[in-house]
Amino acid sequence: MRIGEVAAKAGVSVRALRYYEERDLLHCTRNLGGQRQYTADAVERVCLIRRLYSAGLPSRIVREVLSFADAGGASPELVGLLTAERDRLERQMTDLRDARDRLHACITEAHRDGEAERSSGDGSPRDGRT
Amino acid sequence: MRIGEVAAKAGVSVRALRYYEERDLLHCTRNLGGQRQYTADAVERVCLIRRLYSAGLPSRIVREVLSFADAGGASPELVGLLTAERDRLERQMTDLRDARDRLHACITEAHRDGEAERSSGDGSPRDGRT
DNA sequence: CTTGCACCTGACGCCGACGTCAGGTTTTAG
DNA sequence: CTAAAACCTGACGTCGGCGTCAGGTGCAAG
Repeated sequence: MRIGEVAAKAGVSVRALRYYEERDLLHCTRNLGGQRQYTADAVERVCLIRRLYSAGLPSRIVREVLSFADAGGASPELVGLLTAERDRLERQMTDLRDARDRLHACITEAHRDGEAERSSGDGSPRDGRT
Repeated sequence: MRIGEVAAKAGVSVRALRYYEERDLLHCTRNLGGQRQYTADAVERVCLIRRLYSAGLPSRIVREVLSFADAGGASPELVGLLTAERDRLERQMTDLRDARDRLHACITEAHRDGEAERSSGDGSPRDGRT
């Protein structure tokens, strides 16, 4: 296939594919006219690349993951890499939940205070666990 | 407090604090010499900012979150915002888990193939839920 | 008073993941 | 055969979150 088709099938831009090649994440052959030729696997590979990026992995990790995968490399390092990244994401989620909870608390508190203005009285701020 | 102290207490760089101010996330007064003066709350606020950033929120979201919080605004929009972002992170984690599982499968497969060369035969790949 | 650190503003640098424009070639449809 | 589409290679632009350098000021101590 040519680049446009791959792009369409994988749902990414042509530019992105060239970029992946530049970054050494995706390879191809060339025809006589110098145009890129991809095998069907390319689509899947691009999808994997996208998933990795989308998971927030930096490109060097993506490259490592792919090269390990290419080598068929049964490497504990790879597992370590992925695990570390997953842990990072889990921390992110924790932070986000935390922030949300704080804000949620803020909100409900403000809301209740607004109510309190007309009925008076108050309790200590109650935590709003979601 | 002056900027250096806030930076130290919050564990961020002075530059970052000035940047947050530039982005309208953090405010302060000035003394006669033109130096920034922060209240103790600033430290906490900076920590919140950091958590939000660390959760991967783009700065406009951070700004919105903070402004809602400042307004004491009990806004469903805010909850929506946070929820959306949390969902995004959850998708990221799903992607990452997915990628990891794929790679894990690759690895165990390659590993098993390696083993198979000498002993042959094996069970189906077992999933490594973490 | 002088030293010296903390602080100030302004501005350029950087990395990542492409978008986009320019200017030329190849392939394809009619 | 020709026009249009798809492709090619540079190369510069962008945005976010600061780092860092330059050149000048404020503040406390000896």
